[in-house]
Amino acid sequence: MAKEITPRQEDYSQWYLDIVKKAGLADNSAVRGCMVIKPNGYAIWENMRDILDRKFKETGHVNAYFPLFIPKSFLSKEAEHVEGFAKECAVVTHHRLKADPSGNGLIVDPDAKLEEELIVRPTSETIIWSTYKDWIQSYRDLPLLINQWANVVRWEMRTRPFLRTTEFLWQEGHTAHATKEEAIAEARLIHDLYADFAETYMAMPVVKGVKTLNERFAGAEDTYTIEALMQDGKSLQAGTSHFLGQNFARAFEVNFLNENNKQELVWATSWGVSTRLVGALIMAHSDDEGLVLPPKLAPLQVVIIPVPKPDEKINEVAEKLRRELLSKGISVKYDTDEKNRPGFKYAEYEMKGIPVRVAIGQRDLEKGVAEVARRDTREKEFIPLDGLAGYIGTLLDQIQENLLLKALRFRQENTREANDYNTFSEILEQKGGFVSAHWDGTTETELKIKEMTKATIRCIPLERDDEEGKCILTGNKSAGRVLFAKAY
RNA sequence: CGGGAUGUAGCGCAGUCCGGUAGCGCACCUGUUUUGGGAACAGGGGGUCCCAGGUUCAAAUCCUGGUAUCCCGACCA
Repeated sequence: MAKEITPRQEDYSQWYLDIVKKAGLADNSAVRGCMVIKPNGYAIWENMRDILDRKFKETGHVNAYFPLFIPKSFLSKEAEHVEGFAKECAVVTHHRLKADPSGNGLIVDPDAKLEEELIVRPTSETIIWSTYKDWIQSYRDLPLLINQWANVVRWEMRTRPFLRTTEFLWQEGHTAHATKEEAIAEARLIHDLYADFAETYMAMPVVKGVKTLNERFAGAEDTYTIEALMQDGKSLQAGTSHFLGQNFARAFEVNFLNENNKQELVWATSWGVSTRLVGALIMAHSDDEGLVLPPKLAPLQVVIIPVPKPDEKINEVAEKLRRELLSKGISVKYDTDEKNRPGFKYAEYEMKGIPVRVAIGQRDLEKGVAEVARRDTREKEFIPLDGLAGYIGTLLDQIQENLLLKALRFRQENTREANDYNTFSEILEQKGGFVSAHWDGTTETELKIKEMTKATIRCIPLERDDEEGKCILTGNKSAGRVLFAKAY
């Protein structure tokens, strides 16, 4: 039973927080806006990370690591960039504490003030490009294709677990190229890679597109985005890939000698996805019973439960099944804990989103069957023990496919066209979702629409029909539809 | 940074208006009976009532100041 979608944000917000909590994904921490990612939640991120890391390496990228702290002067070199991040930075001003003379705990030692303040990285462009300056001399040093797995800190006004936390984990790729074409191709390669990851592994369909000038990354010339529609009708930016032009090369004086012995500025990209993807995964598939995980990312794919409790005969069958599943590369746990009864375990594993549950009971064994329950539809079936492992393997694939289809259907049902402002605002107010509409291409109009409806242009879809039209607000000429939505 | 709320056991809360023994549910520990969709009973352990000051014979409760968190906006991956 799917969560009934309500346009009332408070309900959905509470539903989301409940799942994060009940599925044991994360807790609030003692630090403002930061969360503790618990083992269940971290395991999902690890799976995402492993798959993405493999894909990056397959496309020629390598990993490296740069400092957590960025000297303040570095950050100010690229004007747009600094303006984009200045308001949300944590700053280190001192390097020592001492005992409070009044005897109560510790104080910051005023004598330990830093000459130059250090910024806890909100993103690493600046420190990486100041390093690249030394690494790049010749066209032979290019392209430089580096990725970093790291944590970053952005002091946002308002936070929510996974979707927006003060500190978050991510990967950030930073590449340098000899030509503009090559840099654009790189940004698009990663854009495609992200979209493929979202659909194939997260079972979450995304719209690929380009950000408008207003929504673009600070310092970028083009921002490619993947936008996913959540079950409450709001859009989530799930990943971005930026073509940075020569802005950072210019700011950090990264030149190279080309084949004709001439100095040129390098062309750059940067791209990243974060633990926000875990939030996206929760919001894309979960229902009122809790988390629903796509099998390809589920830390645990199958759980076997002895009914009512383990005994010799059940253990034997369960162990055999467990070994067979493991040999197929399927992760599985045989839950022999006798503290809890089966009903308790069913509810528990459903809350945690385990895709397939197998219940093996004495009565079933006499008939040579086991009860197999799938999390996505909550259907149960009795399946012969003979060939059970193979059946489960197929079932996991079916669940993966079904989740994607369901999400696709949802997106289809919640993507609407609007040809005049009244229809446009009515859809946004009453139904939410994506609204495809004409726009005159100006930031002014975009901001006005945002002010009036709270909706922003999520992207200019890469795949769109050439269709002349009139802007829904100003009536001015438009070359094609763009995608509006309220966003996270 | 604006609006609203909250801080009491690991978690969720009552008690605060009207000052007088620190409570309830879940979880935890022990035992018994149970066991096919979140078991029942009995017993037990666990507290800086956010912090500081004030009023009072007496403060979780009243007063003053601080602080933290959450929700709704604006800002953002």
